[in-house]
Amino acid sequence: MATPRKRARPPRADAARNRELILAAAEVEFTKRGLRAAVADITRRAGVAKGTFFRHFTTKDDLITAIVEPHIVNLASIGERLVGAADPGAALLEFLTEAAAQRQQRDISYLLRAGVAPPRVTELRDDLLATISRLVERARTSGALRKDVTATDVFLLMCAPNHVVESLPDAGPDLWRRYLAIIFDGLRPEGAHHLPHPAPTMLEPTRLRR
Amino acid sequence: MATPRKRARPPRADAARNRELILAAAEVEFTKRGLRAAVADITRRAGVAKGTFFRHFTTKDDLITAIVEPHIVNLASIGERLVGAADPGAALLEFLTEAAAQRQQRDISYLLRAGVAPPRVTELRDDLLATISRLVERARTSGALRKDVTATDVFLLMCAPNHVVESLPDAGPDLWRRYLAIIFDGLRPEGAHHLPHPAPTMLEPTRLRR
Amino acid sequence: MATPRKRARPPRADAARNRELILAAAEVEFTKRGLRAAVADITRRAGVAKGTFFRHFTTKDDLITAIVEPHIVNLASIGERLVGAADPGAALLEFLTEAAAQRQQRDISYLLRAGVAPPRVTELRDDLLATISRLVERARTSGALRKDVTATDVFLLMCAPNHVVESLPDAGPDLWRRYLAIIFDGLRPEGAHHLPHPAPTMLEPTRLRR
Amino acid sequence: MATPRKRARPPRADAARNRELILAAAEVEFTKRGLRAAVADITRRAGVAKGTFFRHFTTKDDLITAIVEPHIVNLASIGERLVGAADPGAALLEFLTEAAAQRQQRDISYLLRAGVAPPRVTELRDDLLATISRLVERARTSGALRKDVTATDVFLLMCAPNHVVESLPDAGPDLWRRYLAIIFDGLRPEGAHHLPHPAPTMLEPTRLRR
DNA sequence: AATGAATGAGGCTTCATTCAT
DNA sequence: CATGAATGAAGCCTCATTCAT
Repeated sequence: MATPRKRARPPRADAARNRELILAAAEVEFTKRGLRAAVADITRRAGVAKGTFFRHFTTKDDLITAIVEPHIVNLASIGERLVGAADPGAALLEFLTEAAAQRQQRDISYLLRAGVAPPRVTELRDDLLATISRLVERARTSGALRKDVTATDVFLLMCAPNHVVESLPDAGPDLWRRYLAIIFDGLRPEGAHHLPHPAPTMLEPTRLRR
Repeated sequence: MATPRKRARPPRADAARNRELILAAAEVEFTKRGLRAAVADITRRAGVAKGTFFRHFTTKDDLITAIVEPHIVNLASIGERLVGAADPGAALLEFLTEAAAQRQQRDISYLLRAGVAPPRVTELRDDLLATISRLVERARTSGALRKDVTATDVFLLMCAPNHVVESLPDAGPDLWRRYLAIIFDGLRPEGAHHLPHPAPTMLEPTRLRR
Repeated sequence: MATPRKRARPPRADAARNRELILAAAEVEFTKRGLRAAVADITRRAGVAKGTFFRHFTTKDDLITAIVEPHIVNLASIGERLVGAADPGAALLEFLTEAAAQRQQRDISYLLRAGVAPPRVTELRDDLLATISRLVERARTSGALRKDVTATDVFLLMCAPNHVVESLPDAGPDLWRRYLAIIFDGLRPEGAHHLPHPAPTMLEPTRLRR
Repeated sequence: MATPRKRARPPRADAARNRELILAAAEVEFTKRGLRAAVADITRRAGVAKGTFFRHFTTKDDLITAIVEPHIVNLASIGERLVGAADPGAALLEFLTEAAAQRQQRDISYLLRAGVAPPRVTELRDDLLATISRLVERARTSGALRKDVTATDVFLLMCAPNHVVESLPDAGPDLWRRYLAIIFDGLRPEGAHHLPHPAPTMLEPTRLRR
């Protein structure tokens, strides 16, 4: 690593800058056209050449991962902080609100594609799941969450509010809050009815076992 | 030559058969790759030539409509029947269960794409929405549904259980029932909290005005 | 359905009728879309199946030949009659007028494609050329036609008025008469200037030599 | 502009070269098959990939425009120069000679398709028509042109010599001169007969009103 | 003999990715 | 390293022609 003495120049500076330009442009394009936005459009918006794009990202999927990563990390750290909150039920709701607010801009659904995700994303997903697990545990214990839902349930439901709203092209930017509220009411103990199917387990990473 | 007496004569039996082969293949491919599955893959799976596809469907969108239409019609008629059921709350739940069970096989989300759908689909959507409206009305009146949700809410939430589950490639075929139960609990009056955003209105067709 | 006795019926009758239906439909479609009108459109208009089309015509080119043939024959016979007319100059003009009037409806240019035409068309072309040759001969002798133009010249110029007009999508149906008049004036002896290139000879059929 | 020192580096030398290869190949193919020559054939002849074609031309129509444009522009400027010539009649003939000489290589008939042409071509056509208008005006005034023909007439007759010759696959490269001479004789005042149809007006652009 | 379904070779265009400059 | 031209595999769709019924 390090390339210690190339010369006096800071050769990394504008390389790093290009990377940021591409990421920013990509978010705009992905928001406009979805994940099928063309690489050419992204580079045009970023003001770099296509070759530069592939120097930084190898693959379009790579870019997507790179975009998603900081948001996952950020979300995990928010979750981490909320684990210590005074009101565990409010903490879980706030976490889900943050998650949905973020996804409203970036399509994180990619992250959930359990089987096909690249390793880095799987790793991030596991981390996030671990955090959710602790939030859920506390909420359940405190009586704010029905007893029969698991961290995986919450993880899977996390993006549902956004998806519901995506069907509507002219939806206001905050409509997802309405559906998050409804779904969250469904997670509360009050008025909970029996669940007809056991919780899925296939996302549990080994590390969670411990 | 002479066709040594094959049998009675299938006048267009094989045309109808090809149509079914294509529809079946399309459902498989759409399930695997989403609506962006290639026509060529569909025809290959169906064992017909590409030209045959376009003899039957004019357009790829046409195929999607053809796949979706009978399900919507069926769903609407199920809803229509349930409007007369003794228990309005149970009727609504059953309706949503049917809807999700169907969508588990065909990607009906296409139907919800409000603005861009072909006219026939818009028409079907409006019919369905009208039916849901009546189910919701009765459920609300009977006290089985919270007061602050509308037919459009229910319509939009209709496919959420499936979508939640889609993220999981190895999900059991009935896992969606779990999330429908949770979401439906969120629609009940018990434990309902205030909704932070007004219901969307952009789907209301004139005909609903009655 | 009837068909009581399979016998004495005239089986050729509706076959011939179908042929005419196809020819009529083809002329309409060719007039509307040019020679690239689709066979499917022609058969639809004719009210016959595509298979029937190919029973009658083998090939789309075949149809075109079949359409062109009677017009050429007709034109040749008109020319033949005009050979005996009192005023050879007027006769030639009338011939060209007939030719253009016909071509206004059918694209006879196909006929002129010297090298690639099917044998039947070549034969027809030769006949027509022979007739034109006699018309030209008389007109030249009578002083109504400049000395330096040949039958081949007249043959080649024959469709020019139509072509000129084809560029104009909204041209009136008789505009070609204007350009025929101009071109014919160019063929008159009055004010004729020297021609910078010898007349082409490649169309002369052996039979003309005699 | 600038580029003062040509020097080393061919910055896009080969891109420009490919563009020329494609244009040259297109002219060959268009000459052979007409405007319906396939893009694939053009690229194969040019020795480039299909993608390269669309990098340079966006659309097949674009290519056609690109082929036609310089010739139209060139023709217009030749016409413009000839407006100042001493002998207006000779000037008009020379203009038509240039036009036909050019069209012998590129299929300019595309240009004439009045209604359907892309805007750029319509614009070019209008310019050209304006120039022709002035040539015609002067020729008419000087007595070299019959009184009853308009600029639109000349414009429409412009390509007739080529078309006449196109029917003959083995025509010598200069045969068109023969038919231009004949047609031009038809445009002279000597021996002019009455024209049976008024001149078309649909091409007159507003700008000609001047 | 008629029917119309099936065929499959193309046609135009897009786009992720590679590579010469 | 950046650049942007080149690549070529798909993608959707059309249409003359063949073939089973």
